[in-house]
Amino acid sequence: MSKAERTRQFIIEKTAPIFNSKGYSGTSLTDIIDATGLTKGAIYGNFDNKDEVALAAFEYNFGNITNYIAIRIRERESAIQKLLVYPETHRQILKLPFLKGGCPVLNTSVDADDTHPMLKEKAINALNLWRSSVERIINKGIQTKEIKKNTNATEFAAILVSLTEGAVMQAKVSGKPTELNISMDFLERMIHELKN
Amino acid sequence: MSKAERTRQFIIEKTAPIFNSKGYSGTSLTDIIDATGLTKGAIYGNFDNKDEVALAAFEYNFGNITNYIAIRIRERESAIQKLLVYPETHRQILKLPFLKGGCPVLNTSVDADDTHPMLKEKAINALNLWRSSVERIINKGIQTKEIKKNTNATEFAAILVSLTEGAVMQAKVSGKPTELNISMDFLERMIHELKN
DNA sequence: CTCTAAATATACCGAACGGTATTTTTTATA
DNA sequence: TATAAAAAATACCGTTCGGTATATTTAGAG
Repeated sequence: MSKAERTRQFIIEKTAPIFNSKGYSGTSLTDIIDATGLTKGAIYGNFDNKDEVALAAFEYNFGNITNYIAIRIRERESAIQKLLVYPETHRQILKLPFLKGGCPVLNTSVDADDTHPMLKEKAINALNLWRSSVERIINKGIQTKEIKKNTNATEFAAILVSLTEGAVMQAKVSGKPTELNISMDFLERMIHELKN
Repeated sequence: MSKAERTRQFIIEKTAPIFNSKGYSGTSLTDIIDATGLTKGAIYGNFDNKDEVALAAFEYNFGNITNYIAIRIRERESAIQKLLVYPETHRQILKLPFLKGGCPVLNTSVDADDTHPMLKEKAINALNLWRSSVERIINKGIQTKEIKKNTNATEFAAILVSLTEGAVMQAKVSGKPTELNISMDFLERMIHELKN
């Protein structure tokens, strides 16, 4: 790993929580400089522009939560238990140390949908990935007869994501876990009801 | 209505969709000037600063959707039919001409939660109002025996909001109604199941 | 250890930022 | 319709914005 690669990574790690908290236009180059302790020269020596930093920061944030979830899913054996990783994780999402600012998919979707086509595209891809992961688990569960065969995986994935993101939004803005916990309790009951 | 009151209202009406689309820090005074055709003097003659415009714009946007929903709820007689106004409205929220940029509660919550305490407070209040409206309808429905008496109104309200906002977020960023419709179909089924 | 290429720091750019003081225009009332 | 007050336009302020050209420092291969 060259020096440049290391500082590039360092910049991403230090700025990712800022972009996730303040959004694209709310994060200035001064913020990036302050967070890294580096100078403009170092930033622009490793990135073409602010956009590139923002895109890399989103990928870093999304990669973190994706890995976190993937590891826990791999540890579970049954489809139901795998699905339960989603509500269990999102109950804690505001406390995860590597995710200051809340869910990056939610934040970036709302932040970028009208203003930043490239970030928007990344958010769309992230949502597609999330839903298809859920669908895959459900369809495998149907194959192994663990899950009811009339389950609509596409529908369930869409509902899981809606419930989760809406709940995280409420928890984030209010600073209280009440609605998040209610919603995740409900989602967990829904997951259990998929059982054959 | 004095001239000042009229232009103040005019500024709010013209800038509300911009704040809703671009967010607080993404909306510049130049945006406000361009949208209104007025000059800085006119803006600052009617508002102390950008914050005041943003706060008024949020209230205008939230007031619009609140009125829209309240009118339709008043037209319905049964509690179930009143509750159905929420999913029916939010299916169309991206097409409502007075709400360019999507749901202002969602947008402002995510935009302001880490950056703008006053806007954040308004978003929190809006969510509280929304949930308590849902609760009130449910509790009245329980009183009139239209709705099952063991229904937890607080839980249902939290889930209704989570499902709705998460679904609107997905529809907004993707530009496609698929997940929104799936989620609102599901919510409508949930509402029908409240029936005694 | 040397030396060159890579990486970082410095100094600077024009433009846009939010905001203000002052002048001009418009409104509304006497 | 004259006039004072209210409202809007103009001109300007210092600061911060994202970005660049150049100088200095550092890294790492020979």
